[in-house]
Amino acid sequence: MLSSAPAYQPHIGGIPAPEQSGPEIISSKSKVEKQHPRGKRKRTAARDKHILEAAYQVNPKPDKASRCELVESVSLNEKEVQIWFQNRRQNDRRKSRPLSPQDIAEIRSRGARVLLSPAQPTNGYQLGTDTRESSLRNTAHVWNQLGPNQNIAEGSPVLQIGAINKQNEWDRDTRDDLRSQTNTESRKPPTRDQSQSEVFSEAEFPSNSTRHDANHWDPTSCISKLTESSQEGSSSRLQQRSPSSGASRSPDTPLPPPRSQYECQSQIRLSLSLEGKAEVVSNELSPSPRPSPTFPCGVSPLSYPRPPSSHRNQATLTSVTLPPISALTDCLPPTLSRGRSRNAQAWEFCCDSDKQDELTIQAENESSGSAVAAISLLRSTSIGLQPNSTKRNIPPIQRLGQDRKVKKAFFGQTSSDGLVPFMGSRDRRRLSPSAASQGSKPSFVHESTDDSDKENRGPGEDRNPPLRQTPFPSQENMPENREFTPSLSGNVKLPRGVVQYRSGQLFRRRCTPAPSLQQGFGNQGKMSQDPQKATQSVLRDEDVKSFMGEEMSPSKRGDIDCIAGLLSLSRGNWR
DNA sequence: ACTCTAACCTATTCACCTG
DNA sequence: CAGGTGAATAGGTTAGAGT
Repeated sequence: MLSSAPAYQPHIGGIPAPEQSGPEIISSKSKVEKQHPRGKRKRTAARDKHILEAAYQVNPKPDKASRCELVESVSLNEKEVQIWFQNRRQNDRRKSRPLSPQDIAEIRSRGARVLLSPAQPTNGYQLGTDTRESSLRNTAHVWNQLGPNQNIAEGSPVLQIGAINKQNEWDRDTRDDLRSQTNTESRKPPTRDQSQSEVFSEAEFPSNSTRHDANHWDPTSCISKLTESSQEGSSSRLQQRSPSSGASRSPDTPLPPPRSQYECQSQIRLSLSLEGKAEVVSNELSPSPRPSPTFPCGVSPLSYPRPPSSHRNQATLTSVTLPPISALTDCLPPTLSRGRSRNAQAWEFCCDSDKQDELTIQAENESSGSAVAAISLLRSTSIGLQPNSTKRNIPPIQRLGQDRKVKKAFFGQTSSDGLVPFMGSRDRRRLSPSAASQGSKPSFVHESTDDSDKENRGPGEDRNPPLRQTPFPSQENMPENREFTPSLSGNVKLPRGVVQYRSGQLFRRRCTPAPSLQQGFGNQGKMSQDPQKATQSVLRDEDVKSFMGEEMSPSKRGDIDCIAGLLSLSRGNWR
């Protein structure tokens, strides 16, 4: 039963006519019947949408067979199904984009004011830990969704964002269905259990599938809602929900003043864990047998039971071998161990020399352009970052930076920082004409393999890493070199000689310009200025040079020239 | 090596819907 | 009526198959 409905045929919402009763539908129908030059556009029926959505969660890129199966069950033809998936993926990507600088600035300027309003001294949800729009949306929906008697994930502080998304989708999608139903059947959303039963596993549910009214989201209103909801008694609920949320503290007990404008000293806060889940987190000490490191910033160590490891992005995890997250976060202060704190103070501790571990040293090497790090990166990319053969159309070199973006990007400024200018259409629309005419710089995103890169940014590192202007000064204290993550190197398999050929520059491009290899270190970041480490790095580079040999094999020279050309192109040197 | 096709992407348009 | 959403289009790239 292949209902190959030709495009632009009368197909109002895909809902059969008999079901379309009710005044709203009639009026809507009359509106729809205005003739479009190319015909009428049909809306996908809610039922079909559900089916497609379910299929999308299972497989965002169905092959032909899968599409044909879907065609059997929905009132769309294969082409339409294909288009639907295409748009759906685009929608996902669009909504998973990180915040624009304007958004961030707005959050900081307006949101912080709301949070720190003296009228709400105890409601200091530390939204600053969430750097993604979606996370804020999700956390906002958490509170909007919670009824007065609903606890967060009964017995668990972890909320399944997927469940929330499903719930919201239900709310929106059923509007169409409900409109077509004149009966007064109670419009009750699925129960918590029902919605949770629909929760897809983290592996199946893309982290960026936050569809609900994304563009309606307003940071300030979100925050306002949060504070409102807490004012309406949710604080007691919160204490009830969070076992370690300081239930013993009297609500009247004054809280110590916040350490900074962006860090409220609240008992609890909302956060997005590194696993990508919204959590209610206590800022107070919780009894934990795990030894916690001491933090020079005076940040209270927070030990919190982590949910079972689940991956936000399979694509990344299947290709990149990283140490367990806990290995990276255990030594972090609580403001960093979960979520993506923008609190620069919290990051300062990472710069303390005595807190440097192997990872730090590795990061130093990478940031300083050390050949050791370069080789390490290349080895990791050639072994651990094998291209996913199931993904077509994304050759390794493109996955490195999605060069298509580069080509279409705004080249008013060459990416001397290794930043690839990228401005989506909506971003361009956001730019005021004056800003655009003044050559306002486009949004810069670091080239990334996929969205997961954005997830792995450090705090304060939103859509746009701090270039010259930093929204707040303390960010200048942050180690900018943390950009040098292996994931950024993509899946490029370079000839061995490239390491020598492009030593340093290959990776330094992502950093501030021109820290020469002779100096041994980048010119930024406290940890790079340690002369002892500089000496070590130079010595290592010498070792590498001797290991690699000074002579380049003639057979490799062509490859290297090719790579050099590609690198040059990737930096915007098109001539 | 070349062509063709399918699949995918990004950007864009525009009908429709909603507040 | 402005703005958001989503269906659809346009133009581009790539992989793979066929010649």
